[in-house]
Amino acid sequence: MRRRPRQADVAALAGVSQATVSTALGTSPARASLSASTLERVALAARTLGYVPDPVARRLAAQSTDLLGVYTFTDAFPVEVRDSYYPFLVGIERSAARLGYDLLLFTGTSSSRGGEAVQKVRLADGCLFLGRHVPEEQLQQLLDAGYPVVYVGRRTELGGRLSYVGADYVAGAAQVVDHLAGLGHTALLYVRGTDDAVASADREEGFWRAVAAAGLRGQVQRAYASSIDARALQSWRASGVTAVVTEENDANDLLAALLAAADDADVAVPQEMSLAVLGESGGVETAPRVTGFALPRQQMGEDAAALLVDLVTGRRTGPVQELLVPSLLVGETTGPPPPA
Amino acid sequence: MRRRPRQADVAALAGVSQATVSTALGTSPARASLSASTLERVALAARTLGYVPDPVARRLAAQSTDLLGVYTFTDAFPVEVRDSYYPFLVGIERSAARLGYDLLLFTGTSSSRGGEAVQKVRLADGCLFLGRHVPEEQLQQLLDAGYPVVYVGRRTELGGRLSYVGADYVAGAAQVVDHLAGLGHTALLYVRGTDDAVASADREEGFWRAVAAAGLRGQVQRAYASSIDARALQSWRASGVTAVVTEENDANDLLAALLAAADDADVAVPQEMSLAVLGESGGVETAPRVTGFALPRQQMGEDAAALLVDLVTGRRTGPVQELLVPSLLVGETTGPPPPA
DNA sequence: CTGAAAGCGCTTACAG
DNA sequence: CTGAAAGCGCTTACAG
Repeated sequence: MRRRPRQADVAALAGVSQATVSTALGTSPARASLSASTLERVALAARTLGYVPDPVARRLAAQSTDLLGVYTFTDAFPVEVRDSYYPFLVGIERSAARLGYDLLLFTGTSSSRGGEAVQKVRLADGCLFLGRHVPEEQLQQLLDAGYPVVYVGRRTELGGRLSYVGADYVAGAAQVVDHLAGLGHTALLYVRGTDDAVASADREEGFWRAVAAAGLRGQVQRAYASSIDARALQSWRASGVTAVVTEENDANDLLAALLAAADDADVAVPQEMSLAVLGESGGVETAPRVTGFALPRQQMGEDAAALLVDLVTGRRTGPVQELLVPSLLVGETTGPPPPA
Repeated sequence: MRRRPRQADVAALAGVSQATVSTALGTSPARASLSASTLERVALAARTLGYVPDPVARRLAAQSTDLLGVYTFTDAFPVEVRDSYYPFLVGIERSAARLGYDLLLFTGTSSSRGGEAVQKVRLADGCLFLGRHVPEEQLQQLLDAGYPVVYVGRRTELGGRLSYVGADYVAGAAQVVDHLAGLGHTALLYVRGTDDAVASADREEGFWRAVAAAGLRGQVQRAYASSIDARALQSWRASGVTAVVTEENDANDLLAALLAAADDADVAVPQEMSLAVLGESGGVETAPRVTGFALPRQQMGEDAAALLVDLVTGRRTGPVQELLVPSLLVGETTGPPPPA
């Protein structure tokens, strides 16, 4: 088992010092001042020996590994939610590869010593965070140390010091409302869930803003998730409501309940009543593709990785916060309102 | 921006030397000989300062990062083949997390300087390789250096020096044949593609072995992909063939051609003719689920990662080569032969 | 029981 | 134009 060659070996063969090998093979400005013949001899020696720099030593000495960390607080490849995580990873990997970085994947699960394992991300030049739980303390520590961090998803923790690339739920919600208004709906009903996440509040805000912008304020009602059943749907309809909008939640049970209620009440969707969700209809087994909006997940991943690289190289300085606009998904559950 | 604490800082606070901090915080046998009070003081000081060991320095000094490399020769998250790669990654991640390792993901694409980038995997304690192209030279170099490497998929390159966890295509093919024989088929036809990959040869070998074991040798024919059309199918049928077996290939065009030919020839599958594939029917848009076998991808990933860890820790020494048995997928394209 | 010292393989001022 | 030296933050014999 041959020991792998190091700079000292190359130096010996080329007849120069180890430091000269480092400069000759590196990219520092000092390289320019080396003579052409030295450069050549070093290059030849390196090739002959099959020299490849040790990335670990390089990182220790120069603080750079060309590695981007990706930290997920669950499995990085959760079978259940693969379809929602995967596109982020695809985007992240694209950007990273394009920019010459490799990915260092951390999964919260491998951490034996609790939160401290998060600090292992320092092996990479910077780190992307993905997922629900933000371990504030650990993140704080990274930020304090000036370590570049970007969250994929909007985060309001840490007093705005955190960089992120998130989705503009406000804009997404507005698109759905505008779509309905464009179809001629004026009497909408908003069914709110019980989730108090940032995203949830954002969706509702976007909804009301768009309602106001469309001049529909007076005609839009609001109901709670708990009230959804066939009777409720009938009464909403009787009161003139022509479209119901709900928010996406974890299992999309709100949406499922709404679809079931319509079915129970024999209300034809979308002929008698339009239905839309502020988000995606994933998880609901029903046949119809529900109108909503989709997060630009892959793009979010790409942007987040690109931003992280900018932070790492100092091209930009944090915190940078970016929101991407979701795209409207027109499904089979929305149509013009029934003739009055 | 506070500098992160290092052992020297902890040492100063605890009133001991830096080396003592290292032993106290580490797991070396020397730790046992430190006094309880020293251990305590160091632990306290470390906690107070929020000390976390620098993984890079640790790796350089001790040759260990608790990181497993994963090298794919394409994007790690190829959108096109996501369903075939993903399960491997899921399995790899599972094992790694369970064993206390994190994943270092390399994508051939990020390598600027050609093959040399492969050497960057050394940042990790060992590396898994995934995908078609084996850059023999680079792999050779890693092996020569005694660097632990495991391939996911059977590889015959490098004179058997390469450890791998592969799929037992021979056993998979045999399962399909046994299934058909069990249904009562005796006159089979094997349609071979033009692919010369190891896996392809293995499939055919398994096929013929199972045929021999079932005592069907004399009644089984062999045809080439190029001959597939409605006429051929008719003539095979006329000659008594009751089941056609083909191999899985990249786009599964062999299988697609076969299905199309049956359709053209108005041959009912499986009533008049059974159809099976030595592998999976992915990629073919047709409705019927085709009988075949599935690779235990996730398990392969898990085993490969576990093997790599064994190699890394020295619990096992390479090369270790392991084949996992695929599972039979009974689809809608096989049934009993038509009554003679 | 603990400390001083060397070394892992690099990078980067600084001399000359 | 090139070399000697220090240092990145650790681990690990080896003294004492």
